[in-house]
Amino acid sequence: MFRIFSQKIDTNPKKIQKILERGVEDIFVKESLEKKLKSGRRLNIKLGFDPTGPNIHIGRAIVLRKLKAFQDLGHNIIFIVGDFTAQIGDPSDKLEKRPFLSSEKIAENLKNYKEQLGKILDLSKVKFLYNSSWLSNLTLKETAELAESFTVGQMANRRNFKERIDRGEEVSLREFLYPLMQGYDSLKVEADVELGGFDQLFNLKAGRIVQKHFGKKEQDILTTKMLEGTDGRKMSTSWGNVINIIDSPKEMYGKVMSIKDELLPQYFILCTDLEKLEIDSILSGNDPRSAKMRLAKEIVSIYHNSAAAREAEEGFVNTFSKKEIPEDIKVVTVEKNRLLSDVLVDEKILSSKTEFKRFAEEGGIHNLGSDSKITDFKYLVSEPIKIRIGKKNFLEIKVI
RNA sequence: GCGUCGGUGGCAGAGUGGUCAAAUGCAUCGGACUGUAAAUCCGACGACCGAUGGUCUACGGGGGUUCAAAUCCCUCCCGGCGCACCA
Repeated sequence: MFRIFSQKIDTNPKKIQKILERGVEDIFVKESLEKKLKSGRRLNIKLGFDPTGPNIHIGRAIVLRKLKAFQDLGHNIIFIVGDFTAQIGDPSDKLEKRPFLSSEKIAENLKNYKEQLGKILDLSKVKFLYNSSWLSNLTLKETAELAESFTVGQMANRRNFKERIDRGEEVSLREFLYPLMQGYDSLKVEADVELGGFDQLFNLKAGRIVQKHFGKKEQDILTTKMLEGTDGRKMSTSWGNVINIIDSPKEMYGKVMSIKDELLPQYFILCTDLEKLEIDSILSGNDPRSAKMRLAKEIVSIYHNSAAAREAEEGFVNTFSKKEIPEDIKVVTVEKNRLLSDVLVDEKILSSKTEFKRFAEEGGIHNLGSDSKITDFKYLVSEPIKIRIGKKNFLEIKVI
């Protein structure tokens, strides 16, 4: 059905070994998957992604990178854009009910998806399918048939449903539908293997159940490990602890530097291509700072390039280690004798005059020219100055 | 539909008539220190001003009682749970 690529299937045992191990949380059924990969048969590798947000972060990228590994072996990559399922809402990662997402919102999220995916996958060899193209046409009767594949017990025992039910919270029937739909996707595209984050385990297994129910071969599933956010909590946009793959080199580098030290090993393994031995040697140095800098450089290199990574590193060292003034400092021109507080609020660097007052009192406003602190909250800008506000905000003010 | 419990700052969650711009935790921000924007410690965390004080806005919306309300009453909106409906 998808035999449109002529590349030969690579069955190199070492590569297969790596696919089955690096960053992998669990494989179901491992023996079966291994056999399939070694057979030389071109497999349909499925990955579903719901466009619930505009950005892909490096945590979600783990599974995409795994997908790339399959792609490199020559398998068919079937990328399911969950434009339909996104509207229904995946209950996997939440302990509470999820809202419906509007189709406008989804379209908006989808806008830059491919560009982002292109940073990881070879898009020319990816088959993109939108699951609305079959899910939105299902009749109620067909839906009922699909629903027949699951028992209420199976669903209700799913961990996060069970927790909510036990707590006396409600679980909507609609949420039961989600795994069914994802499973139906697998049936539709004749998936041999489906990838997903470990949080997707239930939905992935649903694919097996649905396939079996309709008399098809069950897909194998491979789940990747979950990456923690920069602060050690689950990486989630709403927590603000994400590193997006389209972040600027500078931003990306800085965010990596801000991860907790304990997170280093998992970041190295899950987010870089470095060999295990090399990672071990980097970490054995017992120098978290250099290790982190190396990590930051690797990650920026993957999503941008090594030149950008070097540049970001230089900028970082200069700004934070040597405390130099960055070159691309923001410049504004204002009338003479304006209140500095007003200028900063206008520039949206601070949100209110009260905040300025706090910064001034706490010594957070640095006059870079005289290397002193501005503590007068009624400071007037009478001559051009360069200032640093807090740790990361720099501003050069010119006067008319 | 009936009953009942609830709706508090970014989140979680105290407070049940004055001492509440609202405990505490998390997140966030500033400073010190450092090895980095890590860790730790100290501090801040509604806004505005003629500023060790004052004013305004805020505890789902509106109205009321009171010298005084996040706290009491009425009403509306929203949510949970139970019951009823399904028999």
